[in-house]
Amino acid sequence: MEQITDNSTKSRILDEALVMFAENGYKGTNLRDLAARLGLSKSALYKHYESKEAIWNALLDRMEVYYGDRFGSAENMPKTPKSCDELFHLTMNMIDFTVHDERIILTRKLLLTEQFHDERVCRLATKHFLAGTQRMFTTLFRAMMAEGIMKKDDPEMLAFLYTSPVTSLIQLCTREPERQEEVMGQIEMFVKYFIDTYVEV
Amino acid sequence: MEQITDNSTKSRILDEALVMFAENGYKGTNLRDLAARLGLSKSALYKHYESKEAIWNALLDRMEVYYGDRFGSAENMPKTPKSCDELFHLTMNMIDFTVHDERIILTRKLLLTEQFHDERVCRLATKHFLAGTQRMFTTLFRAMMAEGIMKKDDPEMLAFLYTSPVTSLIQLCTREPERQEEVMGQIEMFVKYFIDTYVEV
DNA sequence: AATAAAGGTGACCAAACGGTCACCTTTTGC
DNA sequence: GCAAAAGGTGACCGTTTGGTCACCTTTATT
Repeated sequence: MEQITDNSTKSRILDEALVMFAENGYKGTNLRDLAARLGLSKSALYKHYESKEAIWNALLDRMEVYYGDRFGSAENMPKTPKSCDELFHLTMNMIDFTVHDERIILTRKLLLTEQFHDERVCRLATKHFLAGTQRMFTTLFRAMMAEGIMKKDDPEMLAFLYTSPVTSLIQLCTREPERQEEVMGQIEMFVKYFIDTYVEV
Repeated sequence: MEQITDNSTKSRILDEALVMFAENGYKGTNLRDLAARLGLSKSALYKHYESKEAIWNALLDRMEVYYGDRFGSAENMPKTPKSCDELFHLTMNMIDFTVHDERIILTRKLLLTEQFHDERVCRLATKHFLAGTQRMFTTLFRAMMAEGIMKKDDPEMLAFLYTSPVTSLIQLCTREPERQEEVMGQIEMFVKYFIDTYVEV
């Protein structure tokens, strides 16, 4: 109940904080600009959070919840693809989303720029860039191998071989958005090559 | 001639600037601490560089020269490996160096944390994390294929498939140095897997 | 020996920063 | 209808920041 107006401003602050922290880093972000962008005075921020660090921590809390939902639990697993084509489309859809969704782009930037300055960011970065997707595709590949849709091999190794090059290219996309089209082409080529080599029975 | 003392202090400033910029970012670095670490007063810095930004730019200049030497030119290519074993050792030596050399670790941190805030860093990051090593191994693989040491395939694709997972794991090593041993094991496993699959004739 | 250039110092400055405070206005619960 | 809580404001504070300046000391040059 009490949350309605409170929550709206409180979460608007976090929304804008994500933008600014991602774009300018923690140190590079100042509360005056943050408040101005929200049409607030700086002191108003302190009605919702007790310090700059508190805003930062609340933002990380929210990110952790989000990533817990997306990668942590077994419930959010996509359906096991029934063919190479389905795997291809599943993969490309996930990549498309990850490359274009504004919030995820900002999150990725924040993780990259602050990974050495904050322990939680460090953990989240590993989850985001490596462990999370690898784990998911390990499960997927294992299921596909069991169903005979995919050649039998080490599912963990293949998941790593599949996800980490894509992650590299997505980072490139984030760094040089003007090359997005070109890089998306490379991603597609790689995904096709991988499926041809390792999945096609 | 005039360079001797000048150059020494001037380059000591850059050495320490690399450490601080890498550890705390551009914004997070202040000239008082930088001077103090060198046993100088802050105003002494201004006898060598006209501003903080000038130090930053001089550091990037030096990095660009270094990377030009290492990856840019054809002269610095390692000898083409004559066997799987040689490729394995060449690769592992390069990775070992990259993971343990303090200067390269700091450079990697700097590239990651500042890639979105500076155009030159952005370009260098792509060179370091992607294009540089990929290009090198493309040449290597092409030569090995021509000599019949390696199965014929798309050398560019294979170089990408080889280098980008390693880059991901090296970044993990940089982010979580306490897991270095474990991650080095993973790297070795991956490299062996790759060579078994794609090189072994 | 005299001079000037290079290297170094500490005091100082204006601007920007995170944070606080007294005060005002709107919502809300009873 | 009214008190209190929640939301919002502008002036202010101490600290830190990049940068300057007048002055000193060492090193080269002639």
